[in-house]
Amino acid sequence: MPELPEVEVSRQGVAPKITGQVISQVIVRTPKLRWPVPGEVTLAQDLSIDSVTRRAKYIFINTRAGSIIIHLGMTGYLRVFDAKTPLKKHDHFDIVLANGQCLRLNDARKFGAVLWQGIEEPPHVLLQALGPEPLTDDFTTETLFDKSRGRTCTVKQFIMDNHIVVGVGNIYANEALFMSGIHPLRKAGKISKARYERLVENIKIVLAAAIQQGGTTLQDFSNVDGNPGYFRLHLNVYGRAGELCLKCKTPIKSQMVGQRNTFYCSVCQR
DNA sequence: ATTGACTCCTGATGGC
DNA sequence: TGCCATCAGGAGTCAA
Repeated sequence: MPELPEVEVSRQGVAPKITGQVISQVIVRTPKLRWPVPGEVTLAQDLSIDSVTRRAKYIFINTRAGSIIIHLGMTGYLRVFDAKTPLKKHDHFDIVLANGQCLRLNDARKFGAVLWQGIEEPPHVLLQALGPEPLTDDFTTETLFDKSRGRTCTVKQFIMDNHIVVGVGNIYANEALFMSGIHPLRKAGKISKARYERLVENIKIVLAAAIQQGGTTLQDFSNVDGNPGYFRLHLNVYGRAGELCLKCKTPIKSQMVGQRNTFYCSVCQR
């Protein structure tokens, strides 16, 4: 469940349940997810959780000694359970709390990750080259436009590149481009500043709206069915190949771009 | 420095 | 019902 809104909603759902609690045990049930799970994660044992934060699609469980970093990949999700809750298939990792609850990571495809960031260490190598957060003032038309000059890749691949801006996944890249009237196959370097201005605005709008919606569908992470589904979000193009554009009634097209399915309206998007 | 193809892994779905 | 192919919300790595 992994676009930035879903990660942020996960963070918001989990944070109040675990912040301030003491970690009694860290259980690594699956030693290798996307990368090997470092043994240092046990350094968080017997420490309290100071906060739960997010950078890009990484969730940070922060303690005095350092942070356990969790990435949900394509299929990962977090839940807070009573620590005695029976395990399900693909339950890979637990942070057991002294209050009898536990934070549990489930990830069928194992594209997710559990990492460790020691308090004195330089930022994790995977975090060093990340672009700005899309929902902050660091993400501006100016930086996006400047970085785009000379780029020959498609605008869709450009905004999905984590070096350019983080957290724009396949669904919301498609949606933001539709909202902006920009054809996803257009070359990033050939788009005007005025159009990038709209794009930046719409990326912020669609991500913020999705977080808002996720927040209403996913209030209780200890529910069995706390599904943060995209189904609540109103999608204009994603997954609608062959269906009619909601604006102009032209059939929505789909096509693979950089190994990702891409949806657009050939009339509304130029 | 950029680009595009490939890779990790499991599950759901659809065609025959 | 079974078998096979195809496709998934991510993103690092490699070769060119």
